Amino acid sequence: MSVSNFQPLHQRLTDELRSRITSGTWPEGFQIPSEAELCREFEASRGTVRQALSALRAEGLILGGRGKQPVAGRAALSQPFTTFMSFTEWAGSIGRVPGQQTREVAKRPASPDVAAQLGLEAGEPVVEVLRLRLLGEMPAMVERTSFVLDVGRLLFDFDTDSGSIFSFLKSCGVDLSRGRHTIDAVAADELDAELLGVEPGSPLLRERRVTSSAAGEPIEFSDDRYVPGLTNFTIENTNDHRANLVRVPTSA
Amino acid sequence: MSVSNFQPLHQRLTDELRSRITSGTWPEGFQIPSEAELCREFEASRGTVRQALSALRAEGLILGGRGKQPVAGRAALSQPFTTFMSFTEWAGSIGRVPGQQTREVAKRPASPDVAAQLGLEAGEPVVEVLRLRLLGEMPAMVERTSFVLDVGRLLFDFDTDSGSIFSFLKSCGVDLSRGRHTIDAVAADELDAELLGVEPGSPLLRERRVTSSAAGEPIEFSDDRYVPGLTNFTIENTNDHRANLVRVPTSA
DNA sequence: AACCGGCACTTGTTTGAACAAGTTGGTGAT
DNA sequence: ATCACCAACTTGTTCAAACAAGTGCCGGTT
Repeated sequence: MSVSNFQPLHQRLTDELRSRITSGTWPEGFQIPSEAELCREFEASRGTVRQALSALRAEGLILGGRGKQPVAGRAALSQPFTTFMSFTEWAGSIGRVPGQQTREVAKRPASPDVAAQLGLEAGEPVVEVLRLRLLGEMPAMVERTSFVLDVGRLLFDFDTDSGSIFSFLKSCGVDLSRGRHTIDAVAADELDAELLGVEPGSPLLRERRVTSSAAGEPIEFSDDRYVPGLTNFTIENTNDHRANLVRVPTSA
Repeated sequence: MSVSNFQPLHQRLTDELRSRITSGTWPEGFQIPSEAELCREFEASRGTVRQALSALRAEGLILGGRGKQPVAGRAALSQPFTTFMSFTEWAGSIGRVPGQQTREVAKRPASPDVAAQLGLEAGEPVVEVLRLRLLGEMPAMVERTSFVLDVGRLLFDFDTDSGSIFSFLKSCGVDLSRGRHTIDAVAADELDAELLGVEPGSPLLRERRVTSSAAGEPIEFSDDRYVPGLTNFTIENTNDHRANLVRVPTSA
């Protein structure tokens, strides 16, 4: 095994337990072994075991506790960061073939709206990509993305019809590690309607997203419009843990 | 202080630190005191301090670390469970006056769709409430909620125009501690259009929600349709922590 | 001046221990 | 048979200690 393969014990434990639940080895409602038993099985201390359990609890995969032994929850309602950020990776994870038709790659001055999202002055140059995304043969989403110039310039050396921009940028060493997503509904404009094959004015599910580095500098802003009925977003919420999820008044 | 006011140390620590960040005492980018300093200030052990920091990290309020001292993140992108679940409480938290006009409270057999969501047999009786929700004077949302009979029967003793059903049920001792939310876009039907004062066919932001007990038994299913432009949902996502958020293919 | 190594400091990981608090099941008295 | 109580579990909270690994600075060497 390569050195890069090393993961801390509590991480491997988390992954192992998660896989037991999502794979059905521990079906919903199954009474999970006690912490003491897990310590014996994995030869770890109780602190480490609890660290793993706490992570799964936050994902909603483990319920109950306090006196009682906890039970396994509904399988799998969470995605790792990359799967949620990358349309290509997501499509793969659900067994569909992703496709894309690039309509435009352009360097142009940022509009006031885009500039505000990226923390730039209006008029500073950005690189914008307009793509139609497909699931199999079906149009699923229109993607309008604006990149900060330093990152965007890399795209002129990349075939944006060939696959995932996200993983291409990752491989260039770009730090993409935080995302803020705003979800609402809009009426399809002329362009949306033409690309997606729907009536102008019909409802679309819109996700606007600012992706930034670990330190919080914005890298990318995207306006993605999904055909409803093909896609939705699902979120889980618990009394114990705050979810990174809010309902927001627009233009208060 | 009453006994019920007691909270474990790590909880109080979490709340105290969160308030320092959201209140601006520690502005965005501020370098947070080291763990050792926090231990001294709160007279707690390092494990307890780390437990608090870990919670804030998951909320996105603390960034960085590993060698460096971590810094405060963008303020407040999370809501406690109750604020997200209750329209009334949410409206209050943003300084608006919530309103509601009940159109119907009825006991009737569950439709196949509702039955499936609540884990019942189709045709078993449920209690359904149809309400128009307002922000100030403006129509903001149409709410179609179905309650399991045991809980729903309580509503016949409650004035559903007077305020929050959520907090009423809580006060009756009903265990509401988990929520699963599915967000997509739909076209307004005749009823939506009339109640919300929009054109039939215009886009609405829809949130469907199953609320369940800590043990996972469904209590309530709701179909809420928001006027777009008034409300949206915002979610934050990090490389380190899985978010309880997924993109889902509908009717795959 | 530029580079390099080491030191002091930080956070990350792991262990071990102790006590509090909730749940369950059995024992014994009624 | 039923009830009260206790004992043996469970998880929750908190402490203390040690080492690994990453960062930044300072001083010495080149």
